[in-house]
Amino acid sequence: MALQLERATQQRAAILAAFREHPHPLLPADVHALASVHCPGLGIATVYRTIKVLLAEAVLETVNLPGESARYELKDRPHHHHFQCRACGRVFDVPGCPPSLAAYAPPGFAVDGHELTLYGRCAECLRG
Amino acid sequence: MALQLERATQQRAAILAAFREHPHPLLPADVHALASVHCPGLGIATVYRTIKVLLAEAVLETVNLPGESARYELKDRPHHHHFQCRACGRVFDVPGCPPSLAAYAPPGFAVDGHELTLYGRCAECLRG
DNA sequence: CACTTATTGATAATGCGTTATCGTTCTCAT
DNA sequence: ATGAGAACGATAACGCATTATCAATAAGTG
Repeated sequence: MALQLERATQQRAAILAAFREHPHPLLPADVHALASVHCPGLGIATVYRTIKVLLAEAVLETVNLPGESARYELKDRPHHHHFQCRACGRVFDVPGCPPSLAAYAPPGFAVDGHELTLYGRCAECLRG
Repeated sequence: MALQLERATQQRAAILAAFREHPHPLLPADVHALASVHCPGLGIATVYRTIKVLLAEAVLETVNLPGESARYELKDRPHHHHFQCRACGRVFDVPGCPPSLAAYAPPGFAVDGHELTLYGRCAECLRG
């Protein structure tokens, strides 16, 4: 037998810790930087490999924002949307969801999902 | 003197005609295919070059959808959002905009813009 | 019409995110 | 403790969208 990631490695633990400690959508490069603190020498290839497996296991989900490469976050939170700071580029989760979004589609179209991204300045960048 | 695109070429006319005849966000490859009908032999490099100039002239605007490369459309329509068909991949404009979107941001955050994308099946794909 | 040069088309080159390769290391069952 | 092979790190390779290069073409002027 032996599928993938059966073994509990330090790398996998560090990558999962990064997602748990930072409940924001993370770029693979973010994950690499954050997990490297717990696991020095971590390779970027391992980050990509592990993300792929965690997606297959439905532990992570992909967050695609307009004009950005894919981010990932833990798939343990209810439906929500995202806010991207124009200053620091970081992405934050925002709870809730506007009602009746499907009503905006043209007649005869079937809506089965949506993505909403808010833009502006995060509290930290407004202060600084 | 002589800036750029001072000359009225057939290529530029065909590219603008493609946008006027297809009021949807178009990929550079879409523009190339559509404009080639009016202008056989049109090169993809010319499409990219012309799009860049039309963006600088504020004739076109960029439409970034999650997980997709940039599309472009004429900058002559009021604020609106987009619908992408999961079957054919085409993108349609949808008029209107949900109210009070900024209220969803975390306290202390300043919202100055947003992007909304609806997903589903377009009328044509539902029929076929 | 002739000339100047902006513009073009073909294609090589680039940038960047992601994946494949491969020899080495580490996990875990025995 | 030992052996099999899963997982790793470094890096080459890849895919794709976009841009640069350059000789040839064509728009606009005199």
